[in-house]
Amino acid sequence: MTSEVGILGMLMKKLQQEIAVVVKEHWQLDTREVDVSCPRELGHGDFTTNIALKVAARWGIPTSQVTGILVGELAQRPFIRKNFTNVIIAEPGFVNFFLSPQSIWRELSRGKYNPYRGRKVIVEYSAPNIAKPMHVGHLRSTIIGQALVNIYRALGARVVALNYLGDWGTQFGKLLVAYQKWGSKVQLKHTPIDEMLRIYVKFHKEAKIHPELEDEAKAAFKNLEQGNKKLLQTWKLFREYSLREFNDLYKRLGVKFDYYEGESQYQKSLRKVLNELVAKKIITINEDGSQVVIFDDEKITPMLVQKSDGASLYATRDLAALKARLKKYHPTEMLYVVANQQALYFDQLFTCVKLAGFSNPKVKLTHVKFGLVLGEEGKKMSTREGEIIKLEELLNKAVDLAWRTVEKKNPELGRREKAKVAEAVGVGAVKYNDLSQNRLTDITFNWRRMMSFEGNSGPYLQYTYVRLKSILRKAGKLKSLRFNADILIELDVNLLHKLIQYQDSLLRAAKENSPHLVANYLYELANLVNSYYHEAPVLKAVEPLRSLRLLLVQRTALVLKSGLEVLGIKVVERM
RNA sequence: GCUCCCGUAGUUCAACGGAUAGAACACGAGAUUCCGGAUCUCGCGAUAGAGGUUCAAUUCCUCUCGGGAGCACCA
Repeated sequence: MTSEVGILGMLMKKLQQEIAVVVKEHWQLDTREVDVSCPRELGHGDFTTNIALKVAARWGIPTSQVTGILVGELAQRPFIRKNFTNVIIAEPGFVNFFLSPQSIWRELSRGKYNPYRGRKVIVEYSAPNIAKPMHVGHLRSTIIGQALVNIYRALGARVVALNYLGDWGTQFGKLLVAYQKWGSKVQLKHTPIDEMLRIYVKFHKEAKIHPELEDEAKAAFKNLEQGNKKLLQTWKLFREYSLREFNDLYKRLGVKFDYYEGESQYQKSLRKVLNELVAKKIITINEDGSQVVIFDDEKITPMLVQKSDGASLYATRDLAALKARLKKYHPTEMLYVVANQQALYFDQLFTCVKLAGFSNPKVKLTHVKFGLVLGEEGKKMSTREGEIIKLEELLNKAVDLAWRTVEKKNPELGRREKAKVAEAVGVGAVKYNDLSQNRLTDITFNWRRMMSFEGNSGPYLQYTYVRLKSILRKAGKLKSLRFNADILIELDVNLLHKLIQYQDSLLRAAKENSPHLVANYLYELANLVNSYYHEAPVLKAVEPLRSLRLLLVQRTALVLKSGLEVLGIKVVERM
């Protein structure tokens, strides 16, 4: 049985958003940063209760009678009403109370909003291995990372978008050996990544028969680390050519980095970092010469930082990279957008950084982890088995399907425009499919859903935008409009409300590093506006309703556009 | 064995501790004399199990069961 206090508390929670606006108006505070929370026990001195009492006073209701406040649509539901002994029913006027015409206007026409001003965030994402093709698994880090970069920027933070290339490690020993034996320079130039994959696969096949190849590879990598000129030259070719290939993909995906880094570039500082760890007495040197960091917390297993043969490891290079970045960029926080599987590793890394005192404890280090992309059967896709779906292939397929759809739905568009639309729609569908889902759960790859242009999909949002723009085109120039409470009552409260929540959705997405919150928000907004203009004629409405609805359409289009851009999905004017 | 992540309609996903757990796909029924039907409207259908905390639990805690990942010379 819910007590009266319980119901009041519950309602107050729901009223938070409205309260936030009131607080802002009256006390000039930015409540987006203030958590107006539901109190455990609601007493008279309580903040939210006071607001409720103020509302009652404003409506001329004795405070002793305040038990519950029902808002908007809620008030229509009889089962809720009968739960209260005394009820204040707030019809649309309620919204007017909290959202005065001025405040709505201000919200709708607000310019820059910078709650994250002063923050500097480094986001490391994508981080492909230069010798392997990008596949659907890389899509998540790349797309989520870029969306986070955009979200933080939209909130006013300064962001350093970093791509940390996997361009170093034992595998390059294998590649160098394989290239020497079976590689083709022409092919490498032409299709660098395919060629590297080919010789890499061949290496593994041959190594099963001739295990001595593994030792050769180890030696080659060690030589590379020690600066062998010839090997270094070949390695540079690998890197240069594949980077060129990756950049084409990034361009298509709307992904842009401020800096490219590579594991290779920290070679020189490794020794210094290790020495520092030794000096801080957090390193244990084993008999075989390998070095590990052991942690007090038993849940975190020891982290190896140097191999017995003296060669470096991923962890060593990452430590050096982290240290260098702190010095170079002076960030307030760092985000690593890397798969779930490396959760333990990042625990180790961050704990080690703390122990060594590399970073100011105020600098927040976060591993933004995400689930796997599983194959259609729900099993992990393996590179070795050749089950991977190449990103390029996926995008081409989606764009191709989009092209056929455009041709069917809108044949009168020009050839060039069709191609442009198809690219935006196809890539948009693929990106949205990923971005609309919680990043933590594993997602099952499914061609059909990936290619779906209906329902909760990227193209649905793009289509909604196109329709709104179409209305606006036909409407001609917008008239300026004087707001007053009488007009606002005519508006759809749900839509209006949703419209105002755009920046909150960005803020929440940033707080939780979850772009899908923005995607969900946009979907809900599109849903509302689609229903809205189906039942409320815009162009045929009489003034001032027509102008008012047009304004709503225009603002919705604007929010959709900027929201989609934040997610990295392009909008088109026709489709 | 230990650690971490995840269990929600037939399927794929939502739900800042709050109201009748929302969508999409699939399935069934409907809407174009009206701003583009890639749309809209209606129906069908779910919180793995057992305890605990709370006025209130899909959400927090404990245990069980199920799926995935990780646990020193890979990245």
